[in-house]
Amino acid sequence: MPALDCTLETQPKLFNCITMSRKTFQRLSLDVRRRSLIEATLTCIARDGLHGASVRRITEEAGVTVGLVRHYFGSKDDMIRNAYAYLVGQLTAQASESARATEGTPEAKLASFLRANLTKPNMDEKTVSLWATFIGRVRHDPDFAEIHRDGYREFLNVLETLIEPVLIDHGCPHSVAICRNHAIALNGLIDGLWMEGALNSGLYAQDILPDLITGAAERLLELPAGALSAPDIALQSARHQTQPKQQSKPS
Amino acid sequence: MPALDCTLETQPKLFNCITMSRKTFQRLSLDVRRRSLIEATLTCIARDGLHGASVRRITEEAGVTVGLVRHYFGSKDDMIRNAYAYLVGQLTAQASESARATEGTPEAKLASFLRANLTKPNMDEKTVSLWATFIGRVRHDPDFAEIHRDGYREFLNVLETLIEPVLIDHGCPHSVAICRNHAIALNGLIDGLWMEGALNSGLYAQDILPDLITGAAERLLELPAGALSAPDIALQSARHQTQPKQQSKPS
DNA sequence: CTCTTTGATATACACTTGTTTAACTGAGGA
DNA sequence: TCCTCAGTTAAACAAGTGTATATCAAAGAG
Repeated sequence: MPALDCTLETQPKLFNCITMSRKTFQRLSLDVRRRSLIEATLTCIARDGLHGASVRRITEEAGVTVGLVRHYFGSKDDMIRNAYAYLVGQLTAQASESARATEGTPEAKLASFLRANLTKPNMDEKTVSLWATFIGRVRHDPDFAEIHRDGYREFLNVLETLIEPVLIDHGCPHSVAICRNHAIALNGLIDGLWMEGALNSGLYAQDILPDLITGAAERLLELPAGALSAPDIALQSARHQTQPKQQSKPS
Repeated sequence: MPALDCTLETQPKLFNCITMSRKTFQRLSLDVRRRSLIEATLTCIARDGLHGASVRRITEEAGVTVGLVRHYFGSKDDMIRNAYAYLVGQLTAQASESARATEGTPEAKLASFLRANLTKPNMDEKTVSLWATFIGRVRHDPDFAEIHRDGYREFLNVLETLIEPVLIDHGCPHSVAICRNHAIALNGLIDGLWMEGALNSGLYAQDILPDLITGAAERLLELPAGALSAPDIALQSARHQTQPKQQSKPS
């Protein structure tokens, strides 16, 4: 019986004014507040799932009261949409950055990009969990679909940009169509391994994945063995065109 | 204002007894009812998302009243868990079946399996949407995690079984470890393409995927070109061991 | 310093949720 | 035929949901 609560609720304001003080607060800029609410949203969805991430829990996580949701976003759904866009942006930015930050040959850049996607912090159970939760809404919400499409396109573009110079380096065909198909396949490989790897069902050790994907990418792109897994060594022979189409077998 | 509802609710039973008749119903067997509730659950989650699939909507979809949830399952969560297990079971069964049903060479079987995963009915937006929604809960619920792990293991096993004879046929190394790694990579490729393909962001036509994955799988397994995409032609040359390590380039 | 603005709070509201309980009824056995 | 039992309904329940509104106070402008 909620009798206790009811007696309080009969005179809530009076009680509050006399015995309690209103919560102190800071007036923050629009960007800061929006971001803190968005990050609290992601935290709650990752922790409690979509159904457990109520407005009250999210605002409590952000250290504010429920009214601010309406103030900074039109509604809870709008806030969640913004959180999804924020997550996708972070994901693609991190991946792109890991490739851009790597100095060296195109092979090294591509290898770095692939490995980055299958190691922390990119390959993270919480992130994958969040991502899957949102993917489940893409079908029902056009805004979600657009966010997904933009993120996917960006990812494909980055991959194409990384793949093409590698193909050129090894004297492989590198038409736009070929690069695109390679990007689609490689993206599928990344996505699948990223997801199953992060969920970590315990069927294999997660740390085999970086080597596994560089090896798989070599074969997918028909590069000589070691072109990505040991770029320094393999590149020299490739550059000299001694055995540009050499193929090896796993031992 | 819910005034109308309130006036009715002051004497609901009396009103019901005098003017309305109780809903007619059938007494069905345990299996039939459970299955119908499970399928209604999947339908509702696919249609309304996880947050929109309430007990009332699900039971209405199944044509029964809310009380039956407690009768056939302990709770709504328990019903959803059963629905997830049902979905995973269907998915793996369909995939295995498509491989088993194909008569012919190991290459044809593998190719059929790969293509089946990237065409209807396996590659379906509704199914992928459901799958992603559930994956988002794997992290929070040990039962979900177990269901996921079992499904994943089953899928890997099927893949290994399909891959090994193909490798043998082409004189490739086929140790257990090699088959396993190939299965992991190929599973990642399937998962990623299946998901992004079904979500169909419109960046490419979905019908390029079956050919794309057979080509990619040939290169991943280092088979001669056409071994999977045109198994009848390629197999003969492979069987005669004329060019077991031949490598081709995309035109 | 005072005034004004508006970010922020606290509360109210209407509604939905998952679960529980009591009443009813269809179908098979004696 | 009647009786019993379990499958099923219908109603009630407490808790929680997202949103709206009235109030308050922090910080900058004059």
